[in-house]
Amino acid sequence: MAEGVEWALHSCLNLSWMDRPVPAARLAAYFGLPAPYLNKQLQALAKAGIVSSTSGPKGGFRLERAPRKITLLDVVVAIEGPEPAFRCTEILHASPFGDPKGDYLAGCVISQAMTAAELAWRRELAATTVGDLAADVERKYPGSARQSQEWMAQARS
Amino acid sequence: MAEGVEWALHSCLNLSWMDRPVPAARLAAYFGLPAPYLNKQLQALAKAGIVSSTSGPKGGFRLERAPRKITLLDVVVAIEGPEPAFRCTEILHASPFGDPKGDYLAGCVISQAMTAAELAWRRELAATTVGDLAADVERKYPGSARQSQEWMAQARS
DNA sequence: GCACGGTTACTCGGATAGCGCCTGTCCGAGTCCCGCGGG
DNA sequence: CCCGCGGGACTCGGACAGGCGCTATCCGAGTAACCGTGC
Repeated sequence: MAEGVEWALHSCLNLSWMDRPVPAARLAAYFGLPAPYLNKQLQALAKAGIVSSTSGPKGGFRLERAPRKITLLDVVVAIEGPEPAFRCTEILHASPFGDPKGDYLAGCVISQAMTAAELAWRRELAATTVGDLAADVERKYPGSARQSQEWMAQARS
Repeated sequence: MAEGVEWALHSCLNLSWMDRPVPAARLAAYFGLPAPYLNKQLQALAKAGIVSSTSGPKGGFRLERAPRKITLLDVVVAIEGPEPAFRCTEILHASPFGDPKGDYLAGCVISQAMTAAELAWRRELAATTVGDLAADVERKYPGSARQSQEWMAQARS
């Protein structure tokens, strides 16, 4: 899976306890990541309607929806694309008894089984929201959210 | 996901109703795939102990275990490798409040959530066996198994 | 004191190289079958 | 007729290029804040 997914998730989590826009460069500095590339990932999130961008001074990225309304699946799909990881190429079309017109996405038992597994994965991701993660962090590491918030808010060193 | 996974699964399914070795070239001809590359995938299955290989005339590949003892997860792991798709790079080590010695694979809530989702996926794959797929095929398309078996057994055209 | 316009600096946004993995291909080592010759 | 042996062909197995997507980078367009000026 693309590594950018991890960056996007961490970015969303940190944005969830910020009430004003944060520049991509600030987030990148926090994680020690290359700023231009993180910017690229955030653009993908913006296109998906997960974050909104503001140009100019005091600008940056900000969550578009409430953290509880952003599922992990939303973020993954925004970065990785909507297509499933396992894509049935319907190779049975070329088999001796294969019907070139046959619908092997629905009929092929292998396609069905792999799709079912991937559906379980997506269901799990859709059941967790960025808000849930934020609550977990606050419960496990009390005060760390405020600490990060203040670091994000302070002027660049 | 690698396309070779689909080929490996179809190969295992067809091998499940064969009682003698089938050459890689024969399987490749059945699906209209490049033979040398399918051979490469079958080698990976052989290293994983899913199929056994026999050299020389009348040789080929044969299932090493009973179809009911081969899960879809076994095949996927044999081709894709054992590492999970989402790998936590522990970028929190570089954060201002990050502990370089901290164990962020176990502590990071993002890593936990993604691992949980992937576990659901693997559980689903581990619950289905090649034998189950063969039974489904025989129930949905009666006689097709015997048809393929005879095609595999007949001499090359 | 207030409003306004120009300047400035800061931000996003898209277009551009580099690299690694999967796809696709090839030829050599090993092995089993088959036919022949001898006993 | 039976046994042993050599040739041959077939199979796997690993080593070798090509293409695509992710990673990483850069610079330009746009915009909001700021400051100075004029009223």
